[in-house]
Amino acid sequence: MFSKACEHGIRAMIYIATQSTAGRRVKLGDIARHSGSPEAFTAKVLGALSKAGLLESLKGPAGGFGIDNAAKISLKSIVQAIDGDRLFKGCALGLLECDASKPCPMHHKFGAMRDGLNDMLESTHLEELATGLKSGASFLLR
Amino acid sequence: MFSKACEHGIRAMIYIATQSTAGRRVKLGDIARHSGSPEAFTAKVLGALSKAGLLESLKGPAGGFGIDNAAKISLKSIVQAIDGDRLFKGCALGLLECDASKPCPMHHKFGAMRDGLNDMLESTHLEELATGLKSGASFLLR
DNA sequence: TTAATTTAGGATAATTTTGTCCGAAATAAA
DNA sequence: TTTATTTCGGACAAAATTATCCTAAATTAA
Ligand code: SF4
Ligand code: SF4
Repeated sequence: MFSKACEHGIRAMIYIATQSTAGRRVKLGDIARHSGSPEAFTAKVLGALSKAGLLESLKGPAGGFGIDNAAKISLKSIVQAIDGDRLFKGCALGLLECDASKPCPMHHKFGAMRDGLNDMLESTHLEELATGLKSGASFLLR
Repeated sequence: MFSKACEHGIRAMIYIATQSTAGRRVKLGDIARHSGSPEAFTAKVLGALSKAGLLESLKGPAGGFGIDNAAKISLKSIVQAIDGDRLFKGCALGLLECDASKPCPMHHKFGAMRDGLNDMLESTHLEELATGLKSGASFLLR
């Protein structure tokens, strides 16, 4: 469904969100450890998210990563920043274009599914996921 | 969403289904041409589907591939034969197990989505897709 | 200014997925 | 039996994804 890069990115973002109160920064090492991702690869993914404006980063001692507005960051914006639009725009059967006027055989059935996925990712924000994690209702490592 | 192998496989199966009346066989070359897939790779995928019992194959002249019971073959059985269970059982965030008693932060939101996908793939059968394609309501090439 | 810390980014490596090639095996017809 | 046709299967190649490594740049504090 999502690429590994995207899975790493989402887990990292959720963890960062749990730690980002009052402009606090988290270091890459902590993020990797708490989200169960390889450190160097996580750095790459965070770079992309940072460039997309979903994440603040600061170099040097007392530097690290932080999220200002977890309530405003949707899962969709994260997925889009890492995996692009393929999940939202691409054809289920891999046809070059997804065109309702010349639909592939799965067009109708798949469209509903994809809209559901889209809505879910658009309406889910980092804050609620981070809250669940902080409260112990959900987990990032296993 | 689906792997390339799976996309090729589904397209091939739909085309074969359109041609499989009265035990008629279709040759690999025709399948590849009409489903827009590379021939040799398609052979690999069809091999897997054949081994999974979703497809009859016969060697030699007048041989080829055919589908007996398109009405009984669900999309899910095809996806499962090629991509395995990852889409149905794997964790959205890549955690090793998907366990409702120790859920990942996306568990609830994602579960609904995945159930929807599962139902759609289970309830969609080759026959209806082939019918749409034969009637000109949908297309395989673009 | 110097040293320590931490992200940024490019080069490289490993792995997985995708795709190709070719000979062997099966089948049917001549 | 011989020949032509077609799938089968393994080896191989290419490309994409995932992951690591190392140096540079920025920042802070001593
Ligand atoms: S099924 Fe239709 S809408 Fe869905 S990807 Fe294919 S062409 Fe696009
Ligand atoms: S969100 Fe829950 S159900 Fe979905 S994959 Fe993760 S652990 Fe499994």
